[in-house]
Amino acid sequence: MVTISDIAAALGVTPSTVSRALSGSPRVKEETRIAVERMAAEMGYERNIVASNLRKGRSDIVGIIVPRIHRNFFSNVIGGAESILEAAGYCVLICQTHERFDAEVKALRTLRNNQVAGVLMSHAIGSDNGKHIQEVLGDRIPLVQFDRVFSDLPGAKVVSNNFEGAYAATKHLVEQGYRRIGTLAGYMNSEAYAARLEGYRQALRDCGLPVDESLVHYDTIVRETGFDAGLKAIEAGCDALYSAGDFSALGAIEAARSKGLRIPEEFGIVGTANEAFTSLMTPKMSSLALNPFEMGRQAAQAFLSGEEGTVVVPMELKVRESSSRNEQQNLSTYA
Amino acid sequence: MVTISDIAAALGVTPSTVSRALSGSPRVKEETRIAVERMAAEMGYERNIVASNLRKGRSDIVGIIVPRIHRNFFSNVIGGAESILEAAGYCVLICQTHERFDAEVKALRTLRNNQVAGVLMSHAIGSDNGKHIQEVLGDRIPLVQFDRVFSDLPGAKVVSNNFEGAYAATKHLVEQGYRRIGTLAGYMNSEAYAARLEGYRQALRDCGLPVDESLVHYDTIVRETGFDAGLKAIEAGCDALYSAGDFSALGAIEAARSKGLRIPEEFGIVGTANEAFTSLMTPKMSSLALNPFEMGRQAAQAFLSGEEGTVVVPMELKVRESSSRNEQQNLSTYA
DNA sequence: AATCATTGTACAAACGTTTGTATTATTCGT
DNA sequence: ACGAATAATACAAACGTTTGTACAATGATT
Repeated sequence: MVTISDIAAALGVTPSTVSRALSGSPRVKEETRIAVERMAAEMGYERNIVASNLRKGRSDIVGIIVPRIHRNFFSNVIGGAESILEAAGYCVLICQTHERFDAEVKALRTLRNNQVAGVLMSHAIGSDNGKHIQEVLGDRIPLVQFDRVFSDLPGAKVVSNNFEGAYAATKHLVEQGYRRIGTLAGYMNSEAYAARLEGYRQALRDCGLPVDESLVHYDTIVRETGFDAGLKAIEAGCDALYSAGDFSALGAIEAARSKGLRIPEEFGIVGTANEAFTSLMTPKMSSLALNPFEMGRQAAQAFLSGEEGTVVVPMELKVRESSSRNEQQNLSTYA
Repeated sequence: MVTISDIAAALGVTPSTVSRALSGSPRVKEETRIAVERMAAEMGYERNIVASNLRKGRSDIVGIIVPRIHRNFFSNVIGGAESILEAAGYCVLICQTHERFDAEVKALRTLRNNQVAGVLMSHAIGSDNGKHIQEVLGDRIPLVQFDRVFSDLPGAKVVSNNFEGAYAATKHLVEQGYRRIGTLAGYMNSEAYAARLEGYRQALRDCGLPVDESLVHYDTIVRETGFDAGLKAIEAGCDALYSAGDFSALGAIEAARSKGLRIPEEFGIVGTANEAFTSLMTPKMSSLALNPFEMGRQAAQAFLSGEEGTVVVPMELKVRESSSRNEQQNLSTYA
């Protein structure tokens, strides 16, 4: 491997000059800079990033920690963040926590020990608060939280307007004539889910419907728990559900189907996240779409700018068959 | 940040002893090792990985390069590889190429410059051969290819039995009574797709059916191209398709539907990859399942062991509604 | 008691960069 | 043409670890 010393020797200058030339310092003459660049290209030089990082005390790696990369939402956030960070000369180190607290701590340690320039993360369901995050990261490594955030941690945050989104989804169900609407609320240690639950409650109140706490099903985030909660909801006389997740909504649909209920005529449902399968299944599932690519972009921007505020990315309700009782709209092939 | 020198100073020994103690060298006395370990824990020491990497000339990072992380197949490969690598003390750096050649080269450079311990990769469709891979990686960085491999590159390879799988899928269609079976073959610069195409051809031959090359649709890998090729296939009188991808199969289904054909009665289809949506849509799509998690595990194992052979991971045909014309099996809710 | 293994530690040189300070070359005003 | 100011480069020390070699201490062997 060719080093800056090799280039320096070849040109009869010192390594420091080469280093400055290559990093575009104004302290080297235009002429030498060009000579250095040409020689570097000729000799096939490439900067040893590890050495550079050691000296500088930080790297050009930005760590992204997500519960699971295969979730549509998270892989799109990553894609959005990547698009910004790559252009800015960073590369991206992705870690999965599989929703486990210990894996999250380990990921944080790994990133810190690799001296990442910053961390973008959405915490695991297994994390109750952000103490461990602050502990591992300290105040040297900038943190940007997205989607699932601990609002008492410092640093920028990018969130969806969960309250308004869930409000709209619930109101939509009411407008479709459903009257006993339950919810699959998710985990309350996530502020995102808590906000959705509040939006659901407020919508019911504003529509003059009672808020029946027995229709709120907590800890429902995957297909299986959605199925179980769906059965209970039907048992309790629900005619519709707003689910804070798509997979649990899918479970609930399966529950309704297993009870012989027709969707959307006898049972309506709106999920959240707009996973790919929602528009491929039959009936097509209505879903409250997040805007993950944009969230990723915003998170990356926040990291780059260093600003600490909270960015809100709006959600969009995708009305499809599973909640369209009034006018059965005929959706196009690609909807 | 506390360094080994701090620990050394605190104990009255030298940094080298501390380093050896912490890495478990037999050259330090049990007693001192324990003292060092205690002091390290007490002072909250954590090894500076960047410095360590610089000195050792390599890192504990294994790079994984995939076309797109959100594909079910790839995210599962990553999951499988992670499960092995993490246990072995490595961490994983994930790069996406978005099927673009230039992005692939850039990812390779990034990984090499970060002195990764090894690279696991599945090349982009945009790559015609592996010259750039060998060029960037040299012979210092071990390479393991999976799924899409260039067989003339050195290093271990993990592949599916694409020939046998496609053979089985095609034969299944014949057994279901389809007689004019086309294929959405994918890109021929990928050996995986080429092998599937051969399996398809051989199955037709073995079943005594003619191989009509006009029914082979190349470059069909996404929904849109699948739709277009599906229309052409129907035009040409096909009554079934074996698709080397699920998304293109989905497009073909939509094409058949747009022509008013009933599935599977009038048109049968089998996809490949067993994407999540295949079992959620209506009709449920038959698919030739890869075993991505296992492939990831095998790739990681191959990296760890340093063995150079080719590992074959078997595929499994998931027969569902889209190709079940004979006996309409009633599949369970969770199938 | 002197010699020789053996064991444990210390010393010091790397790894390739970056960067503060010192030094030399150049330019400019007078 | 000389000194001052400025520009360009050289020098050298870091960043924190690892590791080959040298050294000292211990114990065994004759």
